[in-house]
Amino acid sequence: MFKFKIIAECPVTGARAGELITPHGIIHTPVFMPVGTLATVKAMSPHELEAIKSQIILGNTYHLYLRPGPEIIAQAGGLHKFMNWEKPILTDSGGFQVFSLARLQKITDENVLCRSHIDGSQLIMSPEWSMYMQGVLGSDIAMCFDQCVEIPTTHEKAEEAVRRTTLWAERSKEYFDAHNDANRQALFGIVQGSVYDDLRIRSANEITNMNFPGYAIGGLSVGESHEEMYRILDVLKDIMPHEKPRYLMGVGYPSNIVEGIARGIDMFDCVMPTRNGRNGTMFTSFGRVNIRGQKYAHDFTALDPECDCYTCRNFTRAYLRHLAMCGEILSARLCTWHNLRFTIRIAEQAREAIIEGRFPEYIERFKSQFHDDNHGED
RNA sequence: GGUGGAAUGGCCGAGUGGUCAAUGGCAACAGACUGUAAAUCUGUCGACGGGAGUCUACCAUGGUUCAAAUCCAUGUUCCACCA
Repeated sequence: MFKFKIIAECPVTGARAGELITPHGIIHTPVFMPVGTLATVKAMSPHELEAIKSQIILGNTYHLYLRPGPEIIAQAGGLHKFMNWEKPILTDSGGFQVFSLARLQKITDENVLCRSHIDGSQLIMSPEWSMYMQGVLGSDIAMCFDQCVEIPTTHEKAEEAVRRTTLWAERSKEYFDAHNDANRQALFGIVQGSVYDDLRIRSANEITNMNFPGYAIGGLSVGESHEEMYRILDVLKDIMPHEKPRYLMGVGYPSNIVEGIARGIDMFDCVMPTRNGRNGTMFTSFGRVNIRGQKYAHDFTALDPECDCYTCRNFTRAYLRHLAMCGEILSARLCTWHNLRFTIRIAEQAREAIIEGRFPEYIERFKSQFHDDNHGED
């Protein structure tokens, strides 16, 4: 029920186009996966997610464990039914919350003692806990419970996280194999190692030896420079199994996605399109646009003339600015709509270019057009 | 007509003799955001100057005082109540 097939590859860069077969449908890669932490991609209905061609979305184990909790999800018949999303879902293990909620917890090899960020009550996170909850959620792809560390960090701390991540991957797999339904769900391993080449290599070897159906690169996009991120991806490119899907967790930024694809990454997820959309920072073919800027008050052009989304085809920058300035709900909706469609389209266009054998040209065009610093001024 | 109260920076609103260019909030302007504790957060916000600082400011005018947004007088406007 789970299979990955590479259908085209860029001979210059190694970028791949593939098909990931899951119980809820085929995913065409490279793919960008919108984040829907709490059983909703913020501001978007499932119907709208389909309209922007989302192939798969994320859910979060930790957040859904706290609210609404496993009983209600189970009673609903799983996460797909609960939120009425019939396409594939990937669930994060709660590993990232070990990182982002670090202040609220104590980490040992055994487990993570944590306080709920909602009411302060105690809970214990562990590989077994995560596999149980992801089983309840019934996601198509579950993730191993891992430990992500901040950057900068020491080699020593990064090494400890690598060791623990391997230990937890073994326990995740053991529990998963014994209790989860392999016909409905696949479990991916996660490589850690921060910005240290030796640790990345070690982690990749340890994790890939466990023979997961797919592998993720975690612990990036947490403070390192883009150059460091790309260097790590270059290091991992030749170590990670060629025939398995590769997922770069938490990325993200448009140019990071393109560069990631060029380094053999097949899957991405990130809150950036949704969160930045709600906060008024828009991505366009020419770079970033802070739609709240005064300079857009009288700008009656489309946000991104090259974009095919509902927002760009129907509304002006002046109107989007107005909605954003007023804090209107529609602002969050239209801005999220565009940012997600824009990001999804990057992966679509890259895929098309790979299949048609013109990926190097695609990436050159993207880089010459998308400028990080010009804020959308051409 | 009478009695009482109020007037503060774009707006609301603290501040009742020096430490006040004046707390807060809002608006505005700019920035941040990468496996979501985020429809959030940060900075700026009288003028000039790089800065030290200088100037103009708390309805108006006059006064008291070494010193006034703060006290007094008069005026103006607004509010409440009574006729």
